[in-house]
Amino acid sequence: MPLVGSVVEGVATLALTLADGRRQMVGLLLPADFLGRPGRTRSSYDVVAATEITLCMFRRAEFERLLRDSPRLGQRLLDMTLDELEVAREWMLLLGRKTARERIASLLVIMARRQAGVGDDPTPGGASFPLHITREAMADYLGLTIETVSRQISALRREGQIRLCENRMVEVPNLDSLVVESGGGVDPAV
Amino acid sequence: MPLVGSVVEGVATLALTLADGRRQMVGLLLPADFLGRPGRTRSSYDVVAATEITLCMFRRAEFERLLRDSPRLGQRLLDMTLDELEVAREWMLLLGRKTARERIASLLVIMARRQAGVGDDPTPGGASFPLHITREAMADYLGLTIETVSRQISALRREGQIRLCENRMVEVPNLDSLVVESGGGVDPAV
DNA sequence: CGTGGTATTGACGGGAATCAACCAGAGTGG
DNA sequence: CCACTCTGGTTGATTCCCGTCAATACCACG
Repeated sequence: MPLVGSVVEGVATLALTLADGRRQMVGLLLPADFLGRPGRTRSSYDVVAATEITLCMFRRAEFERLLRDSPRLGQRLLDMTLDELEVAREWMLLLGRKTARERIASLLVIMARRQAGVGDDPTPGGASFPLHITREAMADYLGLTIETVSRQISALRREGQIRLCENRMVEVPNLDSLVVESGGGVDPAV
Repeated sequence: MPLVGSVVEGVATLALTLADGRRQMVGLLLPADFLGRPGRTRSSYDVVAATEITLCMFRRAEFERLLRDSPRLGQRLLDMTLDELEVAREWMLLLGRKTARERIASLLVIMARRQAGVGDDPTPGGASFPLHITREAMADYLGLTIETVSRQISALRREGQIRLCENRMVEVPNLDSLVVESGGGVDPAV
């Protein structure tokens, strides 16, 4: 790939695949995120658009010149990459150590929090957000099968941890409780 | 942590831990690798020295000034961070999708290849290397328990995929065969 | 109406975690 | 020297979570 670029609008997914087809998502590309590696020619991720997407592409050589000339750009890029590394590592903890239920709860908490940042919090301590993503994408993301994803969501629904409303809205009556189900985040203790 | 720095000599491990003690290694710090985040104050990894280690530390503010002044340093740092991100993502594939046996085989292949870079290849197609690491560290790294690690290594030994010699040397008679056991790497197909 | 994609649910089996016993080597101190 | 402990490793028995296989439902769409 002689091109690099960044996402202007839309969402794409980054995934890795084994020879027999087993698939693991390893990243999300949101607007402003970067695609392709300056300094390497081969980057063997599967990049799949999740929505309509518009990119801003550069020839690699051009971009590298740009990078040399503008140190601000380099710092910004470093910062974004460090963010992605942090996210990837926390995801390693999820993939390596969390149960299926905890993984689902973790994902829901993340999506709820992202939405909370956007705006509406209907009830204090609660949250609600749309779940546009398919079960398959969730499974690829969480290192599970779609059946397990479906079952765990059903279980959380039966237990009242979440409610599934029309057009894919999810309501979380008690976010703290769901955080407990998620196994918590990184241990802040020494 | 008001300090950042880099490893001069020795090896350290980066790990994340859940509140109940479940632990996942998320990175290795080898000589020249970087520690601590420029731009953030909190970094909640457990950093544990795996050997005697010597670091070269800077005050954060000082280092950030250095970073602004020398664009070469920033580029180098970006490059290293992108490498680490790539490693982390391939590890996500292992943690999310590979079986215990495949994880063990993958780790052994990686260590064999690293050693091959260093020097000796006794038999063509084979390899051998020292395994200084404990089962616990392997388990933390691979997202398994020590019992499972031990069992899978025993199984590979029984099947002749590997031989365990004195002072922790591992011999791999047929590296290609072990690669097959590892589930292969990332699928190069589109 | 049929068809394909997405989701749910059940039955079943297997793989890894858990619980537990045991062994080897290295200190440690009487 | 020997008893004791501690750490790291191996192995067995059992449990249970999740993957696999399968059937069914739902919905959009031609």
